[in-house]
Amino acid sequence: MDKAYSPADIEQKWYQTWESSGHFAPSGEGNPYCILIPPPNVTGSLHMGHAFQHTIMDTLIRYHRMLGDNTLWQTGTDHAGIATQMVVERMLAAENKTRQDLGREAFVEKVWEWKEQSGGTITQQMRRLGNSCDWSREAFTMDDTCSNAVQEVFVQLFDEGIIYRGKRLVNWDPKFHTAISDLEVENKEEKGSLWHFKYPLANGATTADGKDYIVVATTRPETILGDTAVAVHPEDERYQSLVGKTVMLPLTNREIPIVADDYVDKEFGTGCVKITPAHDFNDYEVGKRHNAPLVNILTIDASIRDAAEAFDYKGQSLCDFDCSIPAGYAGLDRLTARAKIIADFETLGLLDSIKDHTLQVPRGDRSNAVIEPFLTDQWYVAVESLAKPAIEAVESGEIKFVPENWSKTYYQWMYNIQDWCISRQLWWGHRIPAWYDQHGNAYVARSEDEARSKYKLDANVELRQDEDVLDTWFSSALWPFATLGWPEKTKELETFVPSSVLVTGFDIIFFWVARMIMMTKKFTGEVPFKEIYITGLIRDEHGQKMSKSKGNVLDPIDLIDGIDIESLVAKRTSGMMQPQMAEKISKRTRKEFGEGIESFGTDALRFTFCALASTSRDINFDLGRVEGYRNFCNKIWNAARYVLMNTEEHDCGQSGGELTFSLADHWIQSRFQQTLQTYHKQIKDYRFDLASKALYEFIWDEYCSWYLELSKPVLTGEAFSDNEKRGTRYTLVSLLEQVMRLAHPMMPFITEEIWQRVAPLAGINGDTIMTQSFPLFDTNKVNQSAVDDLEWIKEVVLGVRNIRGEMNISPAKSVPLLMHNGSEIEHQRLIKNEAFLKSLAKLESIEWKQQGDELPVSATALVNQLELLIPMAGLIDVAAEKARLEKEVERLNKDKERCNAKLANPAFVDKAPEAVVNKERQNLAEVESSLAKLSVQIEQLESLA
RNA sequence: GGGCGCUUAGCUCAGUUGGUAGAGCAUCGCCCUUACAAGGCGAGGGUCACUGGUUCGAGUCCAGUAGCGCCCACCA
Repeated sequence: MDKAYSPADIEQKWYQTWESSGHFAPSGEGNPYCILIPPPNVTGSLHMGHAFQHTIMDTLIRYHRMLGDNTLWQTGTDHAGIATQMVVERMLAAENKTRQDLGREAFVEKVWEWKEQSGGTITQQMRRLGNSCDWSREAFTMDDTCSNAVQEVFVQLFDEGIIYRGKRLVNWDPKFHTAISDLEVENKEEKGSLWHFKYPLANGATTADGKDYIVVATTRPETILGDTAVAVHPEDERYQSLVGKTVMLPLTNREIPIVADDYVDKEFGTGCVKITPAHDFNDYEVGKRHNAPLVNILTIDASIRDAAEAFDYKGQSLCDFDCSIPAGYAGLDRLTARAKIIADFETLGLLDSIKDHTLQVPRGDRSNAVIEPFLTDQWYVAVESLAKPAIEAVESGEIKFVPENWSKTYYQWMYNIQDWCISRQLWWGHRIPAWYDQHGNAYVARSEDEARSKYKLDANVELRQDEDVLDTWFSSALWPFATLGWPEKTKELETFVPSSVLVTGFDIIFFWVARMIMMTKKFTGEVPFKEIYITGLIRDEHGQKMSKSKGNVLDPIDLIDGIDIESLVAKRTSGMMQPQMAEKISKRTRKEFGEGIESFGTDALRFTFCALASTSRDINFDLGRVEGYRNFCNKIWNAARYVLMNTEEHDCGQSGGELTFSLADHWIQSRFQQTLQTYHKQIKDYRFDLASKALYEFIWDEYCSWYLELSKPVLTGEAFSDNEKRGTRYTLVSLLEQVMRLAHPMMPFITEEIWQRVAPLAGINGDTIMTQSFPLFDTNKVNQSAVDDLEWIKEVVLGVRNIRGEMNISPAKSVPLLMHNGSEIEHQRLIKNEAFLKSLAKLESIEWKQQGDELPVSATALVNQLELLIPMAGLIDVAAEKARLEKEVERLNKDKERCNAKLANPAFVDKAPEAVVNKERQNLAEVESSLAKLSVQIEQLESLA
């Protein structure tokens, strides 16, 4: 074995072996255990969030596979409607083409080509991470099985009246020319103005204070062209007399009513609100109550139409309603129109005032364009009947959120859930299975033929399929059962619904989690998963969101393979939306990374993710941690090297020789069991941070730092018998082999590599560690007296090391040790374990001194009542030793004060549990005794000086 | 406006029925001792954001304050 662990040498090799072995597929035996991957965008690439969540999922999957469960990690990718279409349109734009140039069919063909070409990127990257998902079942949300499920669900929901079509206001994205759902709108606070305009009262009416106009305030002056009412609060005394009267809407010369509606806030603005039902969600509701017509003034680009259209609230066109667009406005972009409106009002003397105002601006989450409420025909899911069972599933505990608190977020949304707009005016996605006749009547069926027979349509009725596609999340919502073959009654459906746990981020609880619960409940009667483990979101080390524009993105593959600084800078500064940031990002990147990023390997990265997976909602990714865990991998590697060097070509008892176990052997076995107990518990609680910590501490602090050192005197010492040597060799290989199995789910590669070499020495045969059984906790293997005895040895060794360290005694120099004032138990421990003490503390001799024996001047350490004495005989600096002891005295005095204060408090002695009080008394006694001993030592040193 | 979360060592974070504060990285000192310098040994470093309450005892429970952050929501 090489002296340093080199992950690049082994990772790819093992992954290929595993994948071709077929072990990623369910074994068909044992309890079902299933995780559904949140399908990443098929044309995307792996980011830190994926890598994190996939690590968690793979750890669970490997763990359960080794526990003997029938384990399925259902993998696949999402067609990601808007995102993917955007990418391909951008590529076309580079050739000065639009999708319209190609036409629908050719464009969709192009997207499929792009999918074929780039669709493998993320799945290849997942392989680099070691993900053991069942690739043979890899699904895609646009493949035949999924499409079939989508169609089936749509038709069934339509037939039940849960899916309906309606003309309503939707969130319209004027850049992509499509409707989007409420969830895809991000409200951002932006600075704007509140314009105050005068609306002249019609027919000679006047306000209470004699004015012939009222003032309305608006943040969107361009919508004035669509105003069909002005609203005031019914109890607003300023305007009460005007209710029922009219104003003459400037520019359009349309007479519109003043209505009373308690939606209006008297305190805000002027207390008069212009009502534009076709371009504002609130105004729609107000307008509906007062039957104010809907006047649509915008085109799909959010420019002013040539001619406005008026509708009533049933979607019927109001041909007679006069809503002509004033001259000079047609075709203007909404912002240009806004400026013109303001200018025209000013010219007319109707601009009252302009005030600064911050407002919530709705923007599309993909396009970042300002979203317009827009009157269109769309398909909706009436979610109420679906939401109820979905809420109950969580309330009853059938589905459990981890951490539990996220259920509150879930409820909050579910209790207020709105109908879901599912149609999108895109080309890439599931085409809506609806056909229209010439009159616009819609027929929903699985195919045109079925539509004809289902609705008894004559053969000569011309039918045209709906042009729209479904929201991507519609097909994602079916993921838990569509991927398993629904609506066919497959064995997989039977076995793996509900799945065991969903691992995902809180950012898609509404988009995805809630909708999966609704749809899966509806169509299978089961919940989609029993637990939902919500992970934190990965941020950079200062808590900033990783983003291209901030230039702080880390690519998980770069952490695995390493990257030089020039490539990293190039990656971070290429293709920027704001090229002027490149300089700054380059500078910061160079400062932060110097030469670049080292290669840490997959296992180190995976272990880091596990170690960072605490319950917090944001996870700051600290590169220092990866480095630390890379070192951990190296530690494991070298421990294995040591074990193999001392066991290969030796009898390790694997074929039956007699074994005698040392105290150290019993101890490490016991500590391993305790580690197992912790690990199992923490994994059950999804505390990967604590599980990984238990693993780390056992391997580094116990197995390496103590046990391997304790094995040295046994293996090399002449005083040890063959049986004892064999016992220790057996323990070395057996523990290492078990530890590799324990660590495998988190660190699959290094554990496989080492296991392959060590397993035969432990008498175990198998093709791969990934199908070996996972070690289970066995209380019978815990030997508490061995643990106690070894703790004593550790304390003695630490005491001597402290003296050595502080007194600057060379680690190469052997020293004699005297033990004084020890108990009989300690004497026995010494007799049995002298070799361990001598070896670990580098002692030339150990002498047991009785009470009253003469003692030389020494450096001293205390282990409870036992005094450890290293005779000073010319090798120790008296002043330094005195200073060291005084520091100790100071520390003990503080303890003593605290103990005294507590015990002097009668309330403490009376009310605290007896055990606590006794413990405090015992502490005090020990501290006092220690202090007494130290003061004797100090006096002795002073007498020398 | 409603809901949620965070504040512990220089940095990134643990702290599980309340019982004398922990890790990694960073810092300081000594060591290339044949598993490992990506290492070993030793050391230093914290009024647990603030205020009050409950309690014999609070990082931990309760109330409030400040700062930071997230989500939802129709104030023109």
